[in-house]
Order: sequence, then structure tokens, then C-alpha cells
Amino acid sequence: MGPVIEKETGHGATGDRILDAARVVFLEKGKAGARMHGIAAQAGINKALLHYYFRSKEDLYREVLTKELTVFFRGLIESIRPSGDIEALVRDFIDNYIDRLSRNPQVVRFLTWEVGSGGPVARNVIGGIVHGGEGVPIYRAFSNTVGDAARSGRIRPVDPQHLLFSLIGMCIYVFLAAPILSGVFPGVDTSDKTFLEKRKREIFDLVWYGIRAEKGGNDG
Amino acid sequence: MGPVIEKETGHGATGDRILDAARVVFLEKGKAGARMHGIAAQAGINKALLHYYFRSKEDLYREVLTKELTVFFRGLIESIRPSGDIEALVRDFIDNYIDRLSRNPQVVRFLTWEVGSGGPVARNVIGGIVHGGEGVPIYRAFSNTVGDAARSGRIRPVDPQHLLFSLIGMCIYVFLAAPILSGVFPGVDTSDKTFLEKRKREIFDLVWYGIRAEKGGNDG
DNA sequence: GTCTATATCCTGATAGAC
DNA sequence: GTCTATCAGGATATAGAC
Repeated sequence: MGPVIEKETGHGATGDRILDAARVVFLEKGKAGARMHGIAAQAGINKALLHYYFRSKEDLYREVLTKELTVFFRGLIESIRPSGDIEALVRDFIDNYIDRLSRNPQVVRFLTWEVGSGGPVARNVIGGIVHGGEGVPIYRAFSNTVGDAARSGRIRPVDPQHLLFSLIGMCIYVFLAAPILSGVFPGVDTSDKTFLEKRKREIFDLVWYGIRAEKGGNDG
Repeated sequence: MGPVIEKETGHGATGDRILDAARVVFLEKGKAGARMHGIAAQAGINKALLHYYFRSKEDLYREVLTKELTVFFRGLIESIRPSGDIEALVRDFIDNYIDRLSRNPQVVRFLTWEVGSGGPVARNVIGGIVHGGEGVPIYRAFSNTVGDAARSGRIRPVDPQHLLFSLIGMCIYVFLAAPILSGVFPGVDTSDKTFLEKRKREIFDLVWYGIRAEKGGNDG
């Protein structure tokens, strides 16, 4: 049989162990707070070998973050069916965004560190995914569905860009602010399925009642 | 005449220069990335004097962040009139939150760094402000107004806590993600008054249409 | 590829003169 | 209160044996 390829990362087995270890440490401490020694220890090797695989901390950080964000956002976008039905699209967006954030809380943490330091890596990755890709770029598809729904009189006219920002903001906020919110409002627990399902319903209701055309007003 | 007190921070003039300098450096680099040397240089003094005023980096960070967050959130809360009118309350909240974020973008940056490292300082400050204080605690007032509006049939029943999270999330997201968004969507500029006024309108409309009772249904 | 040992510089914090 | 000089340890990165 041919060569056994496990993850197809372009690094060997040790290289992958390093990436996993680096992921854990960067997540916990951020880029500046992370220590190459700590990453090597987490990977079960020493600093010299670490530098043999990745020339510098900067390189390692960029590689870890790019991989993490690419996997997350590609998966997210692929899971949102580019439906022409605005109601289904909104529901799918909220469902998928929250589900995936709750299954990948480390992504929020990475984004937090990254934004703190100006976000150069995230800007590249996300920009490429949102506007690039095969077929119709995802943002274009979203924008079209919103525009069509408004023209057909199903919803009132809304700015698709702002609607998108509102959706993202409402979904991601509780994850972002979790360390603070959980101390201020007991009961807020972003790992609790019940809380998240309620959060989904509240967001969907707010948005759907907030954009749908009033009854009797759909004579576009 | 009596002693001239300028800022009432509990430190002398040099202490205040240090706090200002530390604010700038912590803002740019975060706690781990900041260097005591850099802070001293920014303040025009040397490391020894810095340690004379503030025993450790940790102390200095806590003091800077506590001051920054306390001023911001106290000001924010005081500017939101605890109106019994839900529509006015929502509008005031959005107006004030966005105005104050746009005038104090550094607060978002501080919060970002702080949340990345687990948010212990922010948790204390915000918890104290939201639940403590004189008179009726602000969250209680908000919750009461929402509950009253639902009982009187002016809005549909909504969970006040989730409504609050949605409002905050929608307002703060564009500031938080600004470094990324401005690269992905040209035209997004959180220092542009026109953009922010549009953002306010879109949020208010979404929320207000999203919670108000439908016409003919207010016989609660 | 993996290790030990080391180079080189930087870090937060302190001692002690003025 | 403010400085120069310095400590003791830790940081990234490399040299070189195996």
C-alpha cells in the first residue's frame, strides 16, 4: 500500500505534534505570552527541534492561526446552505454559527488575541474565504437573498451588510464576553446546551420579527 | 487657596504621567507584550522610578485597566436615562453605547486584551457597576422596563437578559471586529460618523420592529 | 531528526548614590 | 524622588555532536 497520510498538513508527524502543542499554548497565553519552551514541552520535545521545524515563533504563530481560522470559517460557510429562502437562511445562519462556536470555543479565543494585535492574519484568511472561493462568493449570495426578499415584499428593505453584522454580533457576543458575563450574570454558560438553544430562539425571533414585512403590506 | 488637585487619582503628577504612559503601551501591546522599559520611556523616566511608583507590572496593569473601565462604564450607565418608556430606552441605549465606543475606541481594545487573558479585572469592575451602585441597579431597571412593556402589551414577551446581550452584541461588534472588517468590507469605518449613524438606525429598526407588539394585539 | 550546550540579548525588579 | 548600575533569571535562536 501507499504512504499513510494522516492529516495532510505538509509537515511530518512531529511537525503535526508541534502544531497541536502550539495551538494549545498560543490559545492560553496569546502570541506575546506564549513561550517556545512551553510549546516544546507540550509537544514532548525540546526547543532546538522546535526551531528545526519552524524557524521562528512568528512563523509558527502564523501557521497555527491560519490553519485554525481556515478550517473554522470554511466549515461554517459550507454548512450554511445558500438558500434563496430568507427565513431559512437566517435560521441556518444562527443555528450553524452558534453550534460551531460552541464546538470550537478556541476559535473565539484566537480571534480575540488576533484582534488585539491588529488582526493581520485573520484579515487575510477571512477576506479570502468571504469574497473568494469557487462559485458565487458567500457574501454576494447572502446579499442577493436579502435583496430578493425585499423586492418580493417578504421582508422590509434592510441593508444586507448591517443585517450580517447584527447577526454575527448577536451570535458571537456571548462567546466573546463569556469570561466576563459568567461572573456578572450567573446562569450564563456558553457550554450549556439549554442556554444556547434559548439564545438561538431569542436571536431568530428578534431578527425575523424585525425584518419580515407586516401582514397586508406585501404588495411590493 | 488650598492645594491644587488636578485629577484626583491618588498619585502625584509623576504617577499620573506614568498611568498615562502605561495606558498607551498596554493598549498597543497588551499585558504580556508591554515592556516596563517602554512604559518608562513613554513617561520620560526610567525603570527604577517606575518601580518606585508601582511595585510590579501586574499592579500597574490592574490600576490602568480598572481606571479605564470604571470611567467608561460609569459614564455609559449614567448617560442612559432609566426611562420607563421601552422605546426611548432602546434608542438611548444604542445611541449612547455607539457614541461612547466611537469616542473611546481604546476601551474596546482593552476589553479585547483583557478577555483574552480571562478577564479578571473587567469582571470585577463591570460586575460592581452593573449590580451595585446607589439606587436601583441598572440591570434591574432595564429588566423592569422590559417586563412592564410586555405586561402592558406594548411589546411581545422577550427575555430581558437576551435582549440586553443582543443590543450589546450588535453595538460592539463592528468596533471589536473593525481591524478585520475594514479589510474585508471596504466602506466599514468605525470612525466615520455617517457609517455609525446608519449602524444606529439599522440596529434600532431591527430591535424595535423585532419586539413591538403587532398592531391590534395589545389587549394584554 | 533529535539531542545537549551555549550564545546573545532582554526581562522585571532592586541596591544604593545623590 | 530621581537617577546609574546591576542582578538573576528567562527569552529566542543557533552550533555542533550523534
